[in-house]
Amino acid sequence: MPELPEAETIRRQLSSEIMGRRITGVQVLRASTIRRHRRAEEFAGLLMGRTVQAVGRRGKAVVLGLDGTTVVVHLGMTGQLVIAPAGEPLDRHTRLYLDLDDGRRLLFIDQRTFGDVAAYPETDWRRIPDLARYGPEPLRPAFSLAYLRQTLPRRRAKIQAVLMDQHFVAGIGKIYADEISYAAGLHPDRRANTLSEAEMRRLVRAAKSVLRRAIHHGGTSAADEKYVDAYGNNGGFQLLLNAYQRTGEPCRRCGEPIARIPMNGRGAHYCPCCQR
DNA sequence: AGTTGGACCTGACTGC
DNA sequence: TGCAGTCAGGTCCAAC
Repeated sequence: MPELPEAETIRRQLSSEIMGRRITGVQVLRASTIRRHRRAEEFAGLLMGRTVQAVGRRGKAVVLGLDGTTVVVHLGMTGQLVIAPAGEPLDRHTRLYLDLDDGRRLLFIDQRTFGDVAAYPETDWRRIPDLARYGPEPLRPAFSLAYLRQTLPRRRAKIQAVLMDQHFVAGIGKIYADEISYAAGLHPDRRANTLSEAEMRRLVRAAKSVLRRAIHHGGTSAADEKYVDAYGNNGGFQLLLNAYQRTGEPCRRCGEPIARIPMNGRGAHYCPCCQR
């Protein structure tokens, strides 16, 4: 699943590859990919002829800053943003692509079609509802012990559910919720409002360090993951996972088998011995 | 306002 | 061999 580290890896690569490029063509191959727009022509009109001035990220979303337009790419579960030469045959799950003025294409490929691409005639992110509703970036100072102290007492939900709530903090999904809970030594079932001061501090530190390490390793391409970076390559963090998809394998800290429990319609992986 | 569960979607896998 | 059923999870929506 593309989460913050995967989106950030793609952002960095795209930033060095397509900055300054002009969009010379817009092809929408599946209408539901631009579901926030009424018509494909409206979407294309906002991109056509414009130049990429910045490549950003907010939570799990990759954001293209054009002159006068902001393009928000939600990768969903299986979304990929890949650079390829214009002549290359298309993957059958290609949903949309942009032709660039250097003869290359930016392809949006998405097997399960949960992803979407939206364009807004606005360059100020704070005025794009899509982005404004997100909680703080976990790697920014705003995501702090003080923030948890202020918000968690009101949250009765399980800490894993709160970590994945994009309004609480942006960019964390299943993989990193499992990894962060593990690193913080917190049982995924713990109610958010029962965390002690020390546990909140551990949670903030764990979130930042897990996400930084995952970015450093180019994100996670786990067993049945479709994640690839902008060059079509796998990430490397799957080799360093401690909990996610390690059911039955020994905990790297204590040797106890990693367990998996139902969690709000999903599964949570954790070490019954190290996480309390 | 916060919380929960269902729906969406497709390919891989399981079991009969 | 074939086919129905299950699972995976990001996000939205309805209901409490």
